Parts: sequence; C-alpha cells; structure tokens
Amino acid sequence: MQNSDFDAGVAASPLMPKVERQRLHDTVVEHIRRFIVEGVLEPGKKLNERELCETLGISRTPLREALKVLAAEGLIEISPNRGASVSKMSEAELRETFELMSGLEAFSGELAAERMTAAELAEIKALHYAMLACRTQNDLAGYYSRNQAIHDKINEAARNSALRQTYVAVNRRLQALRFRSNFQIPKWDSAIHDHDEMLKALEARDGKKLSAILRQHLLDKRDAVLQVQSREDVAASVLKA
Amino acid sequence: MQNSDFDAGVAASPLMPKVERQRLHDTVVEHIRRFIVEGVLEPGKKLNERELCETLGISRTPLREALKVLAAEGLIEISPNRGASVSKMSEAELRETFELMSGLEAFSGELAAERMTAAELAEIKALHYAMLACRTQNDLAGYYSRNQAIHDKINEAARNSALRQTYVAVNRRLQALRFRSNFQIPKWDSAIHDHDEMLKALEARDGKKLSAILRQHLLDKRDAVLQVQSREDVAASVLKA
DNA sequence: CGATTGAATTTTGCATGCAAAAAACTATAT
DNA sequence: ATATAGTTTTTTGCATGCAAAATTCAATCG
Repeated sequence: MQNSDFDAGVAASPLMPKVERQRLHDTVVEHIRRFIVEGVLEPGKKLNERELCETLGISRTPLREALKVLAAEGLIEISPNRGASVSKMSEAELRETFELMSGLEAFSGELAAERMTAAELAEIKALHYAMLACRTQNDLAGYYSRNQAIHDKINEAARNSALRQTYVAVNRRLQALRFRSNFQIPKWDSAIHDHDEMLKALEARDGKKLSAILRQHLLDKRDAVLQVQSREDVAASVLKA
Repeated sequence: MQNSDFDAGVAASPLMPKVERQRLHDTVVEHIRRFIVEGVLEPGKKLNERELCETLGISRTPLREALKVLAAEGLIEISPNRGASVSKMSEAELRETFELMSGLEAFSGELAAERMTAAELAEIKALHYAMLACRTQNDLAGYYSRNQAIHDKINEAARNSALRQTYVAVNRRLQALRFRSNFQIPKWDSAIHDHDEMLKALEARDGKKLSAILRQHLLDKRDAVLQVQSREDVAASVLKA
C-alpha cells in the first residue's frame, strides 16, 4: 500500500501553484498533535508505531521522524527501546508549566501595552464585547473562543515572534488539560472582571498593571485545572475500588 | 559498513549496569548541536545528509531523525526537498530572541530571589569572587565560565524545570553568537557592577530589583553581540569588494 | 498456587533501496 | 555570449528489511 490515498487528503488542488508542499512527516506531526491536544490520545497512552502507521496509512520512517519532533516539543516521551507515550504531567510539573506560562503571558502583556496600535486595541475591545454577549447567552464555546482570541491578539501585539512561538509551544503542553477544564462552568464574574481590568490597563498603556493582571489570571486558570484534575483522580480511585 | 566502531565510542564498559543506553540519534543530536553552538557549523551552512553520514559514520535514518529534532529546537531549518541548513538569524530575530531571553531571565531571577536557600546564595557569592579573581588575572575563559555558572545557579534556584528547559533551549539559539562575542574584551567594569547589584538584590530578597537588573544586563549583552555582528558584516563586505 | 526460567512473539532501532524532486551540466539556438 | 531546453547527476523523501532489545507466554520447579 502506497500513501496515495493519504496524500490525496492533504494535497492541494491539481491546478495552480502548489504554494508550499507539505511533507508527510510534517502533516503527521500536526495530526498527532491535534490528537493529543484534543484529548483523543490521553496522557500516558502508549504510542505503538505499527498501529499508528496503519491508522495514518504511512510507513514507519516519517512516523518516527514525527515522533522525534513531538518529543522535542515535550508532548510525548520516548524511552530507548520502549517506544513513545503521551506525556503525563505530575501536579508539580503542571504547576511549574503554568507558572512559566504566567511569566510568558505577563511579559507579552507588558510589551503589548507599549506596542499595540489603536486598531488592535479596538479589535480586542470588539472581542471583549462579543465575549460578554456569549456570556449572557450561556454560549460556552463562543465564550472560550473569544477569550482565546483576545489572548492571541495580545501576544501578537507584543511584536516578538520568538516569544510568540515559545508561548504557543508551552501552551500546547497545557492545552489538553485546559480543554477538559473548559467543560466546567467558568467563573464568569471574576473572569469578566479580569478582562475588564485588562482593557483598562491596555488603554492606559500600563504595562506593569496588565502584566500583573495576566499573571494572576493565569494562576486562577491553573487552579481551575487543578480542581478538575483532582476531581478526576477521586473519580478514578472510586472506580478502582 | 556497520556502525560497530561508532558504537564502541559511545558504549559503556562491557560489565555492570548499562545505566542508560543512549540511542544513536540522540548522540547525533548532541554532536551536531555542539558543532552549531561552538561555531564549527556556521549559520547558513548547508547540511548535506550524505556528507554528515560519512563524517559521523552512521546511516541516514538516525541522522534524519536528529535533524528533525534540531529543527524543532530552532537550531537548523529544513526546507522541503532542499535539505537542512544552520539557522541564520536576521538582526530583527536576534533582537527578538534576546528580548525573550531577557524576559525569561528576569522572571527566573524574580522567582530565585524568593526561593533561593542561604547555601545557594553562598555558592553564588563564592562564584562572584572567583569571577573577580579571574578579572584581575585577565583570565577570560575563567571569567566567562563563572559568569555562566552564576546565571545557571540563579536559574536553578527558581525551582521551575519547565522554565529552566525553555531558558536552555532559547539560550542555545543565541549561544553560537555569544560564543563569538566572548572573544571580545568584556566591559569588565559595568558587568562587575551589575553582578554586584545582583548580589545585593538577592541578599535583600528583592525579586523586582533583581529582575530589572537581569533584564538590563541581558540587553547590554545583546548590544555587545550586535556590535560584533555588524563589525563582521563590514569585514565581509570589504572582503567581497 | 506463585515464582522463575526459557522460548516465541512483538516492537524498536538502524541500514538500505527506490522513486521523485532539485541541482548541475551540456548542447543548441538566438 | 547569453538564454533556454534537455539530459545527467545528486539529493531528498519514504518504504522496507533485518537484527537487537523488550515483552509476552508457557512450562517447569519450589
């Protein structure tokens, strides 16, 4: 079996410039990354090369190259002669990673406050009000997507792609967990309050203030995730008994 | 040719626990990383797979896996069907990366000021005086190694391995450049002054202060690197003419 | 019945082979 | 001489094969 059918799935239209041909192992990285981030592959799950090859319809070479990349990103762990498995964070690691994120986000907020254009600020305001609208309609998905968009915009306004790339990479390691905690009812009021303060700080170009808010905001998110985690742990131990 | 001779180089002694067998592609990653960080492979240098295989005495599979990892780390760039080359930073990228580093170092300093033990502080003090000694003897290598050790200790005292790993990864991207600028005569006085201030802030457990010093310290380093860069650019253009 | 040793199976790590793409080279035409 | 088209060579991307390590399973022993 050649990879013709798989290729067909990702290939561009037959006509016109092929713009930028993706390589197989790159698309494989993206596939597996999605699986992990969206929780299809749960933390601790063993990744069998042969199995994955079959489901993805590719041979082992590009798969193994993809696994190396994912390991470098910290999404999976590879132990010699024993294969790969989805990374599983201890509570300590989770706290540390969130702490790192809080530092990155605070820094990017500080830069953004200095560098953001009026147009970008307006965009963020619009997203903010759209988010409020979602809140009144109890539209969870819409709420979270606006929320994420606001943070992305701030990151972009920091005008530092090295920072943004690092932010994205670290965020991915937490995404799978955040994904789960997003099914909880958010603490609307405090979150809305935080975002209100963030807007004020941005308008005042008060980098230090924004930085402090973002940092605390993320530490609150960490606690929310930790709560979900421990609740799941309890459920798991009850099931075992 | 099998890889028997290469293996012999990295294999442990025949007796006793094999402790932790390294895999070929991991050692290859480390090799090439060293080459890049120490400037043996210069920025922009094309990495021919066949050539590298021959010099390292391995086949293409582990080499390619290693290249994927190095690309994920940002040390090399791979373009489809055109192979890999050592990453070359534009001045803008260099500024951004240093800015990111300044943020990471500042954050880790802030945490370290809160969390450092008295013993660690004493160690740093010792390194500080050893560094001063090197200065009076004009021992450049010794000076830089103590300098690096102090920054590593601060990072360690932050008690956050996610932060440390990110710090190390970003630092590697700059290492090759810093390596070159280290052959310049350092600005002893201002550097010593900075380090003096850092110690004071640490003793006072003043995280914000330490954070600010580290940030500025790194931005100064950035300027030193930029100077060397532009000087080399001038030299290169003269040679071409 | 549990523990232990040894064979069978699976899985990983690496080398090699083949096809497609890119690069280098040559020859022809303007 | 330069530009272009065609051909050869090199290089990259992926699949496959084989050996070593690990895992599973079974049989034997205590």
